[in-house]
Amino acid sequence: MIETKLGEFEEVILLLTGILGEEAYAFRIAEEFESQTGRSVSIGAVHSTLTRLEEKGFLKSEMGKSTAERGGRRKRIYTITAYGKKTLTAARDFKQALWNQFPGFAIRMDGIIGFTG
Amino acid sequence: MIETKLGEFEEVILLLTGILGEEAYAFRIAEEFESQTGRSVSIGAVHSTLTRLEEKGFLKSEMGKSTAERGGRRKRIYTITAYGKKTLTAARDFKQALWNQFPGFAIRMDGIIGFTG
DNA sequence: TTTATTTGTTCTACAATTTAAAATCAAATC
DNA sequence: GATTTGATTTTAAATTGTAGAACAAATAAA
Repeated sequence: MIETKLGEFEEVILLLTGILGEEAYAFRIAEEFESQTGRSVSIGAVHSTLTRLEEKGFLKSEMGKSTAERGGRRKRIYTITAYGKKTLTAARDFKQALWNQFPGFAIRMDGIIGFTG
Repeated sequence: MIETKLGEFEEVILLLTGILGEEAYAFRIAEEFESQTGRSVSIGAVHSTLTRLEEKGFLKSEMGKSTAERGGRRKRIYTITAYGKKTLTAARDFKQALWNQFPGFAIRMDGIIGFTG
């Protein structure tokens, strides 16, 4: 948190955008969301979230060139901004700090975290 | 995510409840939220979130005994359920898995995570 | 050259979560 | 009894999250 204002779904979409790199356009992100979470998501949900994330300055976007592939419309490619990365990192670190205070839970040095209660 | 349905604020409140143990009642949670995040929060926000979290089965609550201290009303003490812990852990692990796929970010073995890009 | 199909984005509307603020409550002390 | 302190509850509003339909453009097929 701290200066962060990032919802749960927003955080995941932002992360997915970073992961997908050049491939980060709404349709692809929605697919990736479904494959990673096993949950279905509507394309509209992803689009409106991307738009909000861009308005907040966490992402920027530009239209890609039309490819020679079957389907036609040009893709809007999203890129995570430095501010977006910073926000994402802050959110993660804040939660990690909380976990470290949770009795019965602890970070193990091999990077695997588990419940020990 | 996976089977999780936990908002950003909800997740933090749940974590704080686990951290506070016997001291986990709305007023105290709100104080802790402010001291840990540096952000102010309204007590109503915390209350409605706790109620929702209880409805979802992540928390349970009971009224504590009135203490001999100055201020009067009895506290409602919240306790995290096994299901709540499981959900919290799943949310954390899911995000960790995403971070591990984010090029330029990596978990370091000393438990400190940082941007390496 | 139409028409269908595929791959996408945009727009519109609604539901759920998050947030603030005010009202109420109860016990202890003055 | 009135006031102070520590707390919960209630009410309303803004922000996020979600679904679905409409629209767009390019290629394939008729």
